[in-house]
Amino acid sequence: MGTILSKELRKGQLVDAAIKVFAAKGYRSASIADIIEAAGVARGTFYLYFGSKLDVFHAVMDRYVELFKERVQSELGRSYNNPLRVRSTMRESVLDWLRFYSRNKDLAKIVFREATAIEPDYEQRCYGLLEECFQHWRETVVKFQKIGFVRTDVDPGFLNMVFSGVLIHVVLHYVIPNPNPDLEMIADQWISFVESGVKARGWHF
Amino acid sequence: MGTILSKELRKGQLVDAAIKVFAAKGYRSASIADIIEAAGVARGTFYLYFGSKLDVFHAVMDRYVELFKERVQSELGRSYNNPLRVRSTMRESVLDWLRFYSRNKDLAKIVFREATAIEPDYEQRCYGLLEECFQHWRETVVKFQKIGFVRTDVDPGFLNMVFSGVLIHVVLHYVIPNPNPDLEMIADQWISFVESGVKARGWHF
Amino acid sequence: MGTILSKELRKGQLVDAAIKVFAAKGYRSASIADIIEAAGVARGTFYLYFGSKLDVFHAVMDRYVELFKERVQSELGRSYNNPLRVRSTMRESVLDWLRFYSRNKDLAKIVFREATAIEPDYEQRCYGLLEECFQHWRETVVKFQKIGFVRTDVDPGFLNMVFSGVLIHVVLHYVIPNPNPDLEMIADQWISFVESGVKARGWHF
Amino acid sequence: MGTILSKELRKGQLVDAAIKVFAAKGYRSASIADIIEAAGVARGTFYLYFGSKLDVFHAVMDRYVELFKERVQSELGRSYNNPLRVRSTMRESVLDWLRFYSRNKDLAKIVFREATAIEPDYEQRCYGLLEECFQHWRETVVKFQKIGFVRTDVDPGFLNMVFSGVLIHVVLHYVIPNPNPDLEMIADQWISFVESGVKARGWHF
DNA sequence: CATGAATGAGGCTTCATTCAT
DNA sequence: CATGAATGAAGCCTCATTCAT
Repeated sequence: MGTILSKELRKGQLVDAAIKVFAAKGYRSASIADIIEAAGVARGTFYLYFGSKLDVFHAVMDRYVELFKERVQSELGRSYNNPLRVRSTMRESVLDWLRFYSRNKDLAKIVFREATAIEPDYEQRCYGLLEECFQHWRETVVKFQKIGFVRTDVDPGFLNMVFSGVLIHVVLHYVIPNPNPDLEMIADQWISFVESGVKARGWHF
Repeated sequence: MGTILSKELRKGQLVDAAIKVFAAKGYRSASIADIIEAAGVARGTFYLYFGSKLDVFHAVMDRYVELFKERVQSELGRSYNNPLRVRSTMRESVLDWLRFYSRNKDLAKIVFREATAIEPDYEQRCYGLLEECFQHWRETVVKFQKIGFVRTDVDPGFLNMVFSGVLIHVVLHYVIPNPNPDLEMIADQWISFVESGVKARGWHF
Repeated sequence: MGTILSKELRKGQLVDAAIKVFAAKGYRSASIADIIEAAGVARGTFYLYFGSKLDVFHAVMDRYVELFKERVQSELGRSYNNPLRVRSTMRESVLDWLRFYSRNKDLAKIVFREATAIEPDYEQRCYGLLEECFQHWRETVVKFQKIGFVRTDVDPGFLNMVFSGVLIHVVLHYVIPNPNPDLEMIADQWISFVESGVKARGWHF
Repeated sequence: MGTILSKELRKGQLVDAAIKVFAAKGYRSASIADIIEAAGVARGTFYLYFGSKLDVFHAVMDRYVELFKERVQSELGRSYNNPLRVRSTMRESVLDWLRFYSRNKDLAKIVFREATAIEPDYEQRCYGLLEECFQHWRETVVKFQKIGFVRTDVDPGFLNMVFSGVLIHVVLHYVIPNPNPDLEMIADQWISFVESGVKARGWHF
């Protein structure tokens, strides 16, 4: 379109286009042609801002990592100190994660599907950030185990894996495909499941 | 090289090679050259058995679907009628799924990573099969809810999503990367988590 | 950057930059980006002074041709009339040519390496100028042949070719690469070689 | 076109085409499209035999180096032991060099114009070979200086430079452009020039 | 005058597919 | 049946040139 934009705006516009395209076709199948078409710029313009296809993927990941970092920071601000509010705090936490990926569906698709395969460093970067979260939760779990709130045979590492697995699956197979996913319902189900499992009170299998 | 094999054997040999290659490099990055090299076959030979690259991917998925069907069948044979054995039955079930993917790591990688992106129909096919399983479990859950074993506010659909999510995540991030994964430990953690959640007895959040 | 200069000065600055860049990388490998970077000028500014990349090359050649013309003029001023001074006159001539290219190494590199390939007219232009020189020398040679100074079987055309070939080769492979080439030594060797060849006095092969 | 050739034949055909194209347009200006058009093969075929444009240039240089090696070997076989035949031996030597480049005009063009700029190793390789020749000549010169055939103030290094310079210039500006160059004339002029310079007998400048 | 963002033709390279042997 | 040389569409990237500010 020939319009001249500020460097940052144009770059942002290209990253936006790349996110849409990568989410829709996957990194490998997406072509530079797709991205520039989505952005409405010429072929050469793309290379003013990114050195290569991989480079724009890095920029997409950077965008995600930035958002993710904020998400993690706000998560770390959550305190589980008041025993009376543990349930509602956890519920809010789950909801915030669901909302986060619901707001960024395309990024979620990219990240959960193929990010690790394309940018080897990415997982390290994310786990570096997530690890703070996991640590936060582990400490909470251990504290609760000491107080006697949480069973002592629960492995915090496994718990983290369960949390990640469910979050990713729910996002990929429920949140993303649905135009209006019922995140509160998911959060409620999830919290009561984590709290008590499925067994009815007074029984054991 | 140049050996003459029965049509089925040669085709199987090529599918084997394709599975290894797709798992290692991903569908798009894998080339026909990689596959024929892995199979020790000439370029033209490949096209005697498959019409295209996509065609061999279909064959790979067919291979998976076949194994998966067996797996589902054997799962359907499981009965949860005896209340005293519910726990151990569930444990066996979890273990069998873990063992299944542990035996077929390469297929698991392909299926969990990119199958849906490449073969849109595939998820339908798998869910078609899985749906029988899910139905089986849903019915069991409902039955248990009636008897009073299982909480009545548990949504069976969500439960299935949790089960799939955890299974996939554990397979991708623990079973596949580990040469000797401790499947029993996973099963134990998982069952007691499903049974009771994390809350210690006598408390509620 | 951004400085406003008189048209001629700015153009000269760009030609200077182009000479450096063409000498260092060759015409095809040199990019406009290289030239404007070397000149410290913006992209668009380049096209205020030159219509194209080829255009700036023409300007470079013009610069050379101008210097070359001066060189030829000063050469034509040389007189070989005094038989006693023929040797020293020739030595001065050789030295002046060597000094000329030693002062303009970058231009020499460009001209001797690829000028003819890029600007087909250039050789004509140069030979037009050089021809005057050659003519000058030829006449001198013929005169000397008549007087009996120079062998009558020497072909003046071949002589000119020898002179050019040695000059170019010496410039490219000795003068240009050396920071402090010993031009006098070259001139001495060259003159005594031209005078007497290699044969020792009193012998013939 | 579509014909299947033995690997060596096809490669040779492509090198032939590349030589023509590089000689006509220069390495930088030549495109793969030019080469495959000249060879009459498809784009992909080129990459069956060469990994890149540079790669085919290496192959061209290899072709030259091989021929050059033969040329040098046969030159080394020449003996200057018989003083009565020095002149005719030298004449044969010059003629053989001229014939060599006359037979391989395109290669000569490539080699003398841009080989060193493109393949940095190439000059080393050639000088490695040529050095044997130079050594051979130097020794001959020194021997002749001892016997008193050759002036003792002649610098053998300079002599080699003169020889190369004249050879290259004559090849580029006389042999290559002429359909029927008179090599014998060149050789005669050259030998008598080397022998005695231009000065008539009995005089000195 | 000067700037530098935008352009797109053109070059290099890959690889799924065909087909003569 | 098996082979592997040949094909060419399609992708990535560069860079000379234009033009709105």
